[in-house]
Amino acid sequence: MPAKNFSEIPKTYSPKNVEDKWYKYWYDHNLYHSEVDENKEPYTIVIPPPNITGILHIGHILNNTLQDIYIRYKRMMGFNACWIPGIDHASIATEAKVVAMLKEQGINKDNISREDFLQYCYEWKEKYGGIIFKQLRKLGVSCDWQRERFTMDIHYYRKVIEAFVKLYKEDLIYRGYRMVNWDPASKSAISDEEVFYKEVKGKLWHFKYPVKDSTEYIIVATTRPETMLGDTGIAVNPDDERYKHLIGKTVILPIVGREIPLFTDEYVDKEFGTGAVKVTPAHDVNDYEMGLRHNLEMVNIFNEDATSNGNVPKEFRDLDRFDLRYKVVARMEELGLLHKVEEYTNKVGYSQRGNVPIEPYLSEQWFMRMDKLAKPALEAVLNGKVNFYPGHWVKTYEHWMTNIRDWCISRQLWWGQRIPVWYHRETKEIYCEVEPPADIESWYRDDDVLDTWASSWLWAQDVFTNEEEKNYYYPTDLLVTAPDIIFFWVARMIIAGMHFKNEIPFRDVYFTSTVRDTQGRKMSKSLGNSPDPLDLIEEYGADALRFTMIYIAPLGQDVLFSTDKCEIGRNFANKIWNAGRFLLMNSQNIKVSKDLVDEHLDFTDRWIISRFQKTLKDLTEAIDEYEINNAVKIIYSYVWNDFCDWYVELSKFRLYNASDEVKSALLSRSISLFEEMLKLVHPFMPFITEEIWQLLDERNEGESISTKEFPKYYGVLVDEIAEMNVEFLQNIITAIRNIRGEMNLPPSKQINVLLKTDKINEEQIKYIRSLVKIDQLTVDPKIEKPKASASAVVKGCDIFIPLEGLIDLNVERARIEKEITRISGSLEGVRKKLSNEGFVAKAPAEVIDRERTKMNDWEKSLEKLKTILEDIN
RNA sequence: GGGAGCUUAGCUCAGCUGGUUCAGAGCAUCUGCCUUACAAGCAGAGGGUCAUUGGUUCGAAUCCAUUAGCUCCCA
Repeated sequence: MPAKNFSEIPKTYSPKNVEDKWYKYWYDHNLYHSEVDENKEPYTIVIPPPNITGILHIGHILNNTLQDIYIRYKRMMGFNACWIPGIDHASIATEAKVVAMLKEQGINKDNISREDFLQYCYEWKEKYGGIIFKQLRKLGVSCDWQRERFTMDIHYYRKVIEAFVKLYKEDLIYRGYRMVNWDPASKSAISDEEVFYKEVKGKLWHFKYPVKDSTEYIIVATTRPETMLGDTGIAVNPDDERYKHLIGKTVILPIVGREIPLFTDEYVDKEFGTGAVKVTPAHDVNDYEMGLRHNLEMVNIFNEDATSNGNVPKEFRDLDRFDLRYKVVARMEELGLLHKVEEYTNKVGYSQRGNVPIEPYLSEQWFMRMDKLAKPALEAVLNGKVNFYPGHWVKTYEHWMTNIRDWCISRQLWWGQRIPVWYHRETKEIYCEVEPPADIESWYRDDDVLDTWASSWLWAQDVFTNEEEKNYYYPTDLLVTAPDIIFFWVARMIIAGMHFKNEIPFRDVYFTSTVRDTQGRKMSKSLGNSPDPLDLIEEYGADALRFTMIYIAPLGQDVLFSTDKCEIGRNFANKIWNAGRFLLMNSQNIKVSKDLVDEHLDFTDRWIISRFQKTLKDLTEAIDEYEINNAVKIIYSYVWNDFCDWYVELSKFRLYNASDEVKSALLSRSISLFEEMLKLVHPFMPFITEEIWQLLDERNEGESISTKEFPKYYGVLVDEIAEMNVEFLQNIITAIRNIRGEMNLPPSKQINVLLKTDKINEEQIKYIRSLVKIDQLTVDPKIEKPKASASAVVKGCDIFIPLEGLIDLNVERARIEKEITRISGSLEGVRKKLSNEGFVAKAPAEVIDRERTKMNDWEKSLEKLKTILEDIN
C-alpha cells in the first residue's frame, strides 16, 4: 500500500496546486468522454448553455456543482455518464455587445453588410465564447469536452431551420401585424417573457378634452401623456352614471384637433382616475384590444427607436418619447387643459436586454401558435413523465401552459438563425424551405432572425449529431436549471421534444435555488454584492466552494451566500485531509495489507462498518430524491462525527498498545474504510478525494477515484448490537467529560471513576480509560456512592467521581437538580400519555410499549438522582 | 387582481406520509484545553409556547381552517 514518505505532509490542506494538477490529469486522460455503448445504460445531462457573452458568476457554481455531483455519482454507479457542454449564441445580448464594440472602433452597424457584421460576431465568439468553460474547469466539472456544442454550429443551425419549416408547413407558424413588446434600444421585438416589470415613481396627468358642440370637458388621466397624440377614442364604463349623457358624443383631441368618439367598454375601471380613459390603440395593449372591438383608427406615432414620427403635428416630430412627454404636457398647460398632476407609482415593462421601457408597438412579426403545441407538453409533466424538483413548480408550469399565448419568434437582428422565408419580388408569394428557391434572384429573404429560445429549445435533442447517438442518449436524464427560465427554456424544450420527437427531453428537472447575499438581495453587478467565483476558488479551493454551496442551498429555497461561509467547506476539506494524514503517518511504522482488513475486529470496528452502511443507504436515498443538501449533511456527519471524532479516537488505543498483528489489521481496515468514505465524498469534492486516494496506494497511470465503483450497500453489515455497545460507551464517556467540564477540572487533573453497572465488559473499559483521563477506574454493580463525589446517571450505569476537597457542593447540587427537572418533565409527559384512556385504547401496541419502557427508564433514573441529591443535602 | 412559497435557537436552515431523531444541525456565543491527524482543531455548556387563533385526533412543529407578516412569479 502506501509507499511514499508522509512525514512531511503539511498540517493544513492547500488546494491550489492539487486542483489544477488533477484537472489536467483527468483532461489529459480524457476520462469523461462517453461513446455509445449498448452494453451500458446511459446517464445524460445537457448543460444549460451559458451565453457566449457571459462570465462565470456565483449562480453557475451552484448549478454546475449539482450537475457534476450527479454525473460523477452516476459514473461511479456504473452508468455510461455523459455531460454535454455547450454555449448559446444569445442573439440580442451578443448583438448589443458587438454593436457597442464596433461603435468604439468607429464602425456603425448600419454602414456594414450583414456578412461583415456576422464575421465580427464569430470573431467575438472565438475570443470570448470559451472563457466560461475555462472558468468552469476550475470548478472541477467532468464534462465530455469532445462534445462541446454551440447553438450556431452548422448542424445545429440546420436543425433549427428545419424545425421552423416543419412548423410553418403545419400552420403552427404564421406572420402577422400585431402589437408586440418593442425594445427601442435594440430596435427589435421581444417576447412577453423578456419583459420585466419595475415599480417606477411617476405622475398621473389629468387632461381636459373638450366635448364637441358643448362647453363641457371630459377629464382623462394618463401616465403616458405623450401618447395622447395617437388617441383615437375615449372610453368609459357602461355603468358609470357620471358620463351617461356623453356617450356617443364626439371629443376634440387637443393639440391634434382630431375628432374622436366617446364610447363604453367593460374594460374601463370606474374607480381608476376619473373613470374616463383615453384610448391609444397603437401604443397600449389594452387599448389595442379596445381598438379592435370598437373599430378605432390605429395611429402609430413612433419610429422604431421610439422617436415621434410624421403622424404627429410638425413641431412635435423627431422627439424622443420622454422629450415628447414634457413638450405635450407643457402645451396642454398653455392651453389650459392640464387639470391636475398627481404623484403616482406604477409598474412599467422594461426590456430584459436593453433595460429600457418597452414600447407596445404594432409591427409585422412571425408568431408561433402555442395552444396545440402546449397540450402534450403539459400532459408530460402532469402525468409524471417529466418530474420537477421541487414539485411545486408543476403548478406554475401548468398555469402558464394553460394560459399560453402565441409566441413572437422573429427578432430584428442579424446574429442568429435567419428565418428561412423568401418573398417573391413580384407576386409576394411566400417560400419557406430549408434550401433557398432555385431562381433566387426573383426572391428576397426575410431579414429577421429567430428568437434565441426558438433555437435553444432544441438543445436537449440536437446536441447529438447523428441518429445512433440520439437514440442512445435521448431522452436525457436530468436538467439542472434556474426556475426563472422555466417558461423561456424548460417549457419550450418539453414542447419541442414532444412535438418533434414525441418524447420528453429529460426525465427530471432540478430547479436550483437563487443565490442571494446575506441581506437577501439578488447577486448583481450593479450592487457589487456578487463575489467572483474565481477569487473564491483561489482563496478556499473549488472543493470548499462546491461543498459550501450545496451545504447552504436547500432544495427550492433561496440561498444566502457570503464569502466567509466558504469556511464550512474549507474546514471540512481540512478535516478529511488530516484524517488521511493520520492514517498515512501511522502507515510509516505499521504494516498495511489488504488481506488484513477483516482480521481482529472488535465491536468498535463493527460499529463503524455498520455506521458506514447506514450512511451509504441514507446518502444514496437522499441523492436519488434530489435532497442534495441533506445528502451533504449526511456525509458531513459521518466523516466528522462518526469517523473522525469517535472511530479514529477509539482506534488510537489499539494503534498504540496492541500487538503488531492487531495494529496492522486495524490500520489496514481504517485505510480501507477511509478509502470507501472518499468515494462517497468524491462527487461533492472531486479534487481532495482524488489527491488523497492517489496517496493511499500505488495507482496506475490514468487510474482515478472518479472512475472507480461507488460503494454498495450490504445490509448484513448493519450491526445493531455493536451500535448499542458503542452508544453505551459514548454516553458514559460524555457524562464523565461533562462532569469534568462543569466542575472545572482541567484535563491534567487525574480523577478516579466508579461505575456502578453490570453491563460493561473489559474491552469497553479499556476504551473509557483511553478517552477520558482516569487514574483509577472501579467497576462493580454494588458500589455505594462515596461521600463528596460528583455523579451522573446514564441508562444502565451510574457514574461516581470522588472529589474530596475538589467538589463544590453547590455546583453539584445544581447539576443534579437540573437533571432531575429535565427528567421529571419528560416523565410527566409520558405518564400523562399513559394515563390517557384514549391513548391506551387506540394507539398501536408498539407505541404504547415504547412509552412504557421510556417511563420505566426515566423512573429509575429519577429515583437514583433523588437519592444522590438527598445525599448531598 | 390571480398563482406559488415562506414564518422553528441570536443568524441560516433540517424536521417526508401525525407517536424513539421530537424539539435538531451548522454558524455565532460562553467555559476549559497548544491531548503526538487537525487551533481551519478538541472537550463541554447555554439558548426555542416550532408566527397567530381555532379545529381534527387518544396524540399536532407535522393535517385542516383562520389571521398577521415576508418573498417570488404572472396580469
